[in-house]
Parts: sequence; structure tokens; C-alpha cells
Amino acid sequence: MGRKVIDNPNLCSLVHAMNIIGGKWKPIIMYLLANGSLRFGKLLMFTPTISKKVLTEQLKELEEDGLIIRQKFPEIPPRVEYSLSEKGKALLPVLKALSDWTMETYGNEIGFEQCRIVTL
Amino acid sequence: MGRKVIDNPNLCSLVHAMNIIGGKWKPIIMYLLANGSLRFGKLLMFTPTISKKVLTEQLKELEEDGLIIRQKFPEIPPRVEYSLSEKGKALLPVLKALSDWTMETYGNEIGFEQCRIVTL
DNA sequence: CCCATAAGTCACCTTTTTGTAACCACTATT
DNA sequence: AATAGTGGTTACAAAAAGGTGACTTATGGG
Repeated sequence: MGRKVIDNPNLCSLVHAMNIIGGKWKPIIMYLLANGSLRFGKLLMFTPTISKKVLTEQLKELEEDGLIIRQKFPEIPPRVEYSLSEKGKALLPVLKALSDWTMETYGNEIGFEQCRIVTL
Repeated sequence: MGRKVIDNPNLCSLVHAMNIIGGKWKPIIMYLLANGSLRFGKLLMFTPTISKKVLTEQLKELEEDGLIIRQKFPEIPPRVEYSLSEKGKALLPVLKALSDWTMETYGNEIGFEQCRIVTL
């Protein structure tokens, strides 16, 4: 059928990007860590509708991809802090641009109820 | 338990953004349409591992969210062309920034085999 | 009359993702 | 002796997403 196969680096990196931060919760986790490190329990509270299991999985993947750093303190009860790596910090402007685009494009349609933050 | 609930617009819009373009194929479809309109069949060829059903679904959702425009020509056999709307075009710089970040961050780790483009 | 074509739809099935609840380790407190 | 606190893990169930192949529509060509 006379086909041609060509590489498209931009497309490939977009595919790669979506594999890395395409998960529903990953951008949110990154954003929550933008202002400093957070413990597992705090992250669980700040993303109200996520389950413990899923949060654990997402954090593990983000760590494997080098976007966040997991620091474990040998205390009892245990304490684990998550923070952004340099790679992760470099992604923040992109997330900000995405957030801005969404605000400008969908502004009033965004349902704030779905993503309130709970603090103590 | 003395909790406080606070709105966080940036976070909310990020959640919203991921609902809209978080699908595995959506950024790729947008990117393919960056240079002009494409027919359904072409889109199907350009994204080799997507199935007809899934492509249909993704296109429908993108259209519902106002990112792409579907133009149907009353011909036999039918012809349908998809193109970016203004909203969609406004997202392109963000996708570009994401692509750039991925290249800079993961450069050589990106598997080009997975996302070659097939043309006639 | 039969086939091909483009852009889907539909029914059915498999795979992946997500949720739920229980459990663990270790120590301090009650 | 029982309980609480933290950061998980595990088994199981439910839901969502994705794949496959047949079918549709209308018409022109052989």
C-alpha cells in the first residue's frame, strides 16, 4: 500500500509527556507540592476524592519518573515527606500555563465544588 | 475535627484541564490538527495504535468541549473534516511547552518507535 | 446484482484502573 | 491490655476504558 513511516519528535515527546503526567491526579500532586514538601497524610487530605491506594501508586510512579523526591524519616510513627525534584519544578510553568488556558477558556464553567481543599 | 474547606482556583482549573485534555490521545489529536484540517481516515492512520471506536469517542468529546470543529460534507461516500477551533488553537502553545519540557527532561529516553507516523 | 468506499455504530468481550476494607509494623499513651 | 498514629500493602470487587468484527448508509462502477 505504499506507506511511509516517519518519526515525529514533537509528537513522540507529547505521547511521552502524557504517559508521565497524564494521570488524573499527577498534575494535582505536583501542584500541591509547588510550595514545599508535604507528608503522605496531608496529600491524602488535600486531594479529597483520591483513595490511599491510588495516591500511593501515583506517588510511586512520579518518583520513578524523577518528578518528585520521597524522603523517609526513621521515626515512630513513620514520617515520609514528598517534594518536587528539579525536573518536577521545571514542569510547574507548564502546569501554570495549562491552568491559565483553562481559566481563560472555560472560566465560569469550572466546578469548584469538585476540588476544594481541606485543611486542618 | 476542625477542618477548613477552601477553594483553590488554580487547582480546580488544573483538574478541569485534565478532564478535558487528559485523555491519552487528545493532545496527539490536537497536535495532528495543528497544521490544518484532517479527515477521519487520516487521523486514524496517523495515530497507529488507536482503534476506530476510541478515536470516534475522543473526537466527539473534543468537539463537545469546543476544542475542535467537525465539518460534514454531504457526499457519497461521506467526508468529514476535523479542525481546531479558536479555543483549540489557543492550547497549542501549552502543548508545545509540554513537548519541550519532555524533550529537555527525558530527551534520549523517549521511545520513538511507539509513535511513528504513517503516511501514504 | 455485487462490490467498494467513508465514517461511523453496535454488541460483545478483555484489560486496566479504581475503590473498599482489612491488615501490618512499631512505639507511646491510656 | 487495648488503642492510636503513620504510611503503607494486600485481596477482592466494581467500574471504566479499550479492542474486535460485523453491520449501516448511500451511490457509482463493473
